[in-house]
Amino acid sequence: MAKVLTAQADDFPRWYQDVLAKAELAENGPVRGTMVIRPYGYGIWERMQADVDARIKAAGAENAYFPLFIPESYLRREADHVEGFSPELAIVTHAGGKELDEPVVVRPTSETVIGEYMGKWVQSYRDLPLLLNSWNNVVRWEMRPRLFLRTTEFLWQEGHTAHADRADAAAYATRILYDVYRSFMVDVLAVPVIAGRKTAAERFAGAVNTMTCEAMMRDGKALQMGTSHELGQNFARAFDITYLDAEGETRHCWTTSWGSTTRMVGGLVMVHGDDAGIVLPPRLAPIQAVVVLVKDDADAAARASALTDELVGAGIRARLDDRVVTSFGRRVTEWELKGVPVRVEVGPRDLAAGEVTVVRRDAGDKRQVALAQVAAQVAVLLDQVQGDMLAAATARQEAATAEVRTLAEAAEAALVGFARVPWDVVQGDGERRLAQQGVTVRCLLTSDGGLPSSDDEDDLVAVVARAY
RNA sequence: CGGGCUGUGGCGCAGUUUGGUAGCGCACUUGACUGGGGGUCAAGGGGUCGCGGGUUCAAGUCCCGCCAGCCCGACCA
Repeated sequence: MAKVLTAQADDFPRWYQDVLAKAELAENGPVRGTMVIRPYGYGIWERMQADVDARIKAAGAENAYFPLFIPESYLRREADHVEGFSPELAIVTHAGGKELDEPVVVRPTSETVIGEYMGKWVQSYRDLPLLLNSWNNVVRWEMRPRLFLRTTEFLWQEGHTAHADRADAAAYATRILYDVYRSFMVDVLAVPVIAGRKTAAERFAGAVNTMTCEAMMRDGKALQMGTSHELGQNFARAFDITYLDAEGETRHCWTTSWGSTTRMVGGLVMVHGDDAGIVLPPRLAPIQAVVVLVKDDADAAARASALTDELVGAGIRARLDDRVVTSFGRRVTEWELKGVPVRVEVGPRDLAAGEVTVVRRDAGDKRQVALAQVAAQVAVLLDQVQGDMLAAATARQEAATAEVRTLAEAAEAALVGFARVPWDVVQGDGERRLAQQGVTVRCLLTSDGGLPSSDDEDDLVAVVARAY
């Protein structure tokens, strides 16, 4: 087989760049840090969007839309928030041919503008909880952009909710973390994630608690795939989000915010990809099975076309590739690069035996399947691939996770993967000392893997790693 | 903002040391033969060598200035 890509192990970031370009997912835009997503890449994001959106709606939130431009003064109302985001803001000072009286900020996130409107919309405890979501783009002028993982402008959903009390807000933020993000990542993306609590140093600007889903990439580095924040009453106070309770008392709401982004596309590629390109889990794949017509042959062409229809009829997202003007090898390589989970090869040789060749993208193994059984077998195979991909990614993550007792051991282990170390050992000075070696605390967990309700609980485990 | 490096067809690069008619691979176009893993052969199209100035008979190459981008660190969904 011809070498299409740089070997992963040699230079993972380079491999990643190559894969995105060759699979026609995305490339750099004209302004530093911006990204152009090609049609095929959009198919992946589009499916992510649809699935995540359905889960958000199942959690009761509704979609709304808020403006791209935010008055600069809004950001200043929450001190931690503005301090956290100032360095990366894009600010419009001129418009309509003149200098603006008040500069407007291109949203880096929408807590402030949504908070302003929540304040208007919430009057009574009967208005609560107010559960909103928005699909939009945001801009953060990052120092080192990387396609999908950190782009100047990115697409995401940001959810914003207001609740009557702390317990309800906390429960909802946790529900989103588990039932929307973790379940989507594990069940659909086949990406094992660690759902935990961020340390104070890693918290979202303005939050009282940030929770995260962390995944391990093929090179052992961590990627934050989604976050859910309890904002306490910080934004409620800054934007006057108050309500009258049943006793007629005015109270401040407790708000949350949570987001997941196009970064998930990059994470997916970095978790499952191999030297032949992207590997997509069947539940996500825009094309689950591609029927490849091997050569220009009238009988084979008719069979391949009929087979594609049959697969589609069986509920499989199937596509026919009958571009015989392009060589077989080239087309096969192309579908592998794009990560299509199952490939069905139809040629005269197969048909002479009443069979087709079915190939798995993840494992690469080929099998002959009788024509009459193709649709049923492919359906079974897709389920198997989904399960095997999660199992394989989980095994890789576990193999690259070390249980350690000291800071030095943690830093050492983080060179190749994750380290689980007692939080007692890190707490205080340790976090800063690890940071000097490029290692961060990704999240805190209780000893049984649950979510800590504070950083001060006993027996917490810190998961530390290098991160993207 | 610190430390390293690079700007040459669409992409990736060689050529610069020692000045002498701009090259290679990939991609693209056309044709033929092919066709079960990026096939072969042939013929083509495409570049003011990052920008500005200077030296010289002659500058991609030497000199001066400027600009842009990349990698490593701080930042980060």
